[in-house]
Amino acid sequence: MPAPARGAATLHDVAREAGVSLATASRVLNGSTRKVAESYRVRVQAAADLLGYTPNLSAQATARGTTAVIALMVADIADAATGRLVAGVARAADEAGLVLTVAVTAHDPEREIRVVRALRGQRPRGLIVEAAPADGPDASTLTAELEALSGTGGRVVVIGREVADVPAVATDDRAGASALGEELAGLGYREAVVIAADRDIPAFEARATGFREGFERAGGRIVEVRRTGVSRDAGYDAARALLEAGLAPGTLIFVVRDAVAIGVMSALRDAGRAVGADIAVAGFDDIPSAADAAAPLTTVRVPLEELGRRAVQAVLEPDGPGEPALAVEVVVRASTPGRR
Amino acid sequence: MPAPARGAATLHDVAREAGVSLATASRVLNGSTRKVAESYRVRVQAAADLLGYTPNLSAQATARGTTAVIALMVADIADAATGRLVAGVARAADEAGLVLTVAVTAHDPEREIRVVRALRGQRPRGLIVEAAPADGPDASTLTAELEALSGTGGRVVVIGREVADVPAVATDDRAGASALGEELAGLGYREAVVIAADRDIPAFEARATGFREGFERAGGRIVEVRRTGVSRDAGYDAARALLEAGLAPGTLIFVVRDAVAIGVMSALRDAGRAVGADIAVAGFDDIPSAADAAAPLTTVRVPLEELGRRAVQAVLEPDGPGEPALAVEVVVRASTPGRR
DNA sequence: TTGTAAGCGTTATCAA
DNA sequence: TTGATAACGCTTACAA
Repeated sequence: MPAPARGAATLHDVAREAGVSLATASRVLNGSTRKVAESYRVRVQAAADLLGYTPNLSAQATARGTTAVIALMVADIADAATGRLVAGVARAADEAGLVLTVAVTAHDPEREIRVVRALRGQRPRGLIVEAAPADGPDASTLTAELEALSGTGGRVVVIGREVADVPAVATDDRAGASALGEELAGLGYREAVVIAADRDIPAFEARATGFREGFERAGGRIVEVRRTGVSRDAGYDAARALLEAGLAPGTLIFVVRDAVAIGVMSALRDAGRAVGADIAVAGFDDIPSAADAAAPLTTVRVPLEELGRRAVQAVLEPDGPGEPALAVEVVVRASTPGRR
Repeated sequence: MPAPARGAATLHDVAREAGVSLATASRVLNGSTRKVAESYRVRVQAAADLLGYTPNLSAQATARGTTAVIALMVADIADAATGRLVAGVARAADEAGLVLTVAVTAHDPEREIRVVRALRGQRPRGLIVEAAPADGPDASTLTAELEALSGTGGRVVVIGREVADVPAVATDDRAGASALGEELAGLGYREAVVIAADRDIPAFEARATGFREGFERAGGRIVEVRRTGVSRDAGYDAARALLEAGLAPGTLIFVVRDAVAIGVMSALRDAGRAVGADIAVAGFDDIPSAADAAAPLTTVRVPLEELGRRAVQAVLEPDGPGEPALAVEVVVRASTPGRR
């Protein structure tokens, strides 16, 4: 039956209740190096329990000059791939005893800037940025804003690419896409359409490039590259357009994101085309719904949770080993049956 | 080119730079009621811009005695339904100028308690709780912890049910499920299996109950109620078990969550059964992947973003209108074709 | 209208 | 080991 107190017990209250000084109370409840007599120790602890004391993090932060906050900025938190990433970040943050604050930008460059500025007010220990197009008119403003955050002592870590000399944590998308291309060519596919992103996002570019390399190396040919948005609906629309232009049976469609690939498959299904038997589709990410889609989707599994975990690690130990890009793994499913 | 400063410019720096007092600087940059001479105003603003000043939120919080933080506790942030909810909360929080902190509990009662306690340290303006089983040995401890948080001035809002006399914001799941049951009976289904949750989560219970009411009222019959976990895999396994026990063609399976329903459909597909034509499946939530699953899933659309938005509203204006439960909407798709 | 100064809840330095 | 007390960065009476 804790907290009979009104309006949050303060350290002062605890000290008075225990009959010790503020300093002593602080030492037993929060201070690191223990050097308080056992008798005092228990008295203070008892008082704290009785009053339901919880340190005021804001006050601790202003006094200590450092917070226990880690911030994360994402484009769309309802996105499945993002969800997996956030889960990894959240878990690692929790394990490190940090509070996680999340901000979403909705792919809006102006919001990105606004958000970083707002987050800066928190003086976070670090900021993990997921949504960062490589270029565009606002890119330099964003970079400046990120530097300002660094200036307050927060480590900025960008997922998937280097911003200026901001450290990055990444997956080996190019190698994974290449392996996928090779494997699918080995399965008998000869012609492929690539659906890439209409934004300059390095990870997506690496996937398109890697796929081309692997597929061509193994004897395949890219017949078209189409650029679309990164949503499920964008994929649906792109597939409709492809269908209208005529899509030969046996064609393979490689999509740089599962979310988009799933839209593609649904469009094919709605048009009466059999995904797999007729048109093959492959994606990238291995989001949870990939295996349950119109056809179980062949894709490349990205260890997003681990990526998130590494990002917080990079924030916490900036001079860490500087791990290499995380390996990804090709997962062949029914959406790309063998054609031999 | 902002922030030439080292280690974060402070209000003090700005005041000195502008040649005014701390108080004046505070007034123009943060204070509410404007009463600073225009000339000073511009000088201070200029100094702030020059130095790249951003108020230290922690310091503001300790001085003001109130924070600009809203906290959210969820069971699984990678879950699709949760993602939609979080998106709504995030947007509303942003609009209200609040920072959002997120904590995940992984359905672990002990973690729930730990998390609330940790969050309490932040003295958030409010806490939105998504993951709250109605009962269990730890329920009262959780309640006590939530009350402790209230004691520090934070408003606790629970999604989907009332905890003690904590206000709740909810959707009308029972009515929605009932409408779904009726509609499906109207489509010609006569026998249904219900896959419910193995936890005592009010929303899921309401869905099971509502469905039974509607389905039976319209002449249907529930032949079995099976309880499982709330994940996709739990659904997959449940369907396997159902198949082993024998599943008559024409049977309808109602699942209280889309995520689980999608697992069910995949299990049916993997077993060579045609979802829709052979076995019908219906879910609840309308998560993004529902329309793209093994068969487009009939479900009940829950306005989760709006729910999240309302939750922050409830935090901000505790004596608000006390809105009624949000309406939900039946969405019939191919997984439950008419059987006339 | 502006500035001085007393807090806000903690931490940390420095005597005792 | 313990306890005053000066910070921490900011807000806000209260004076000037």
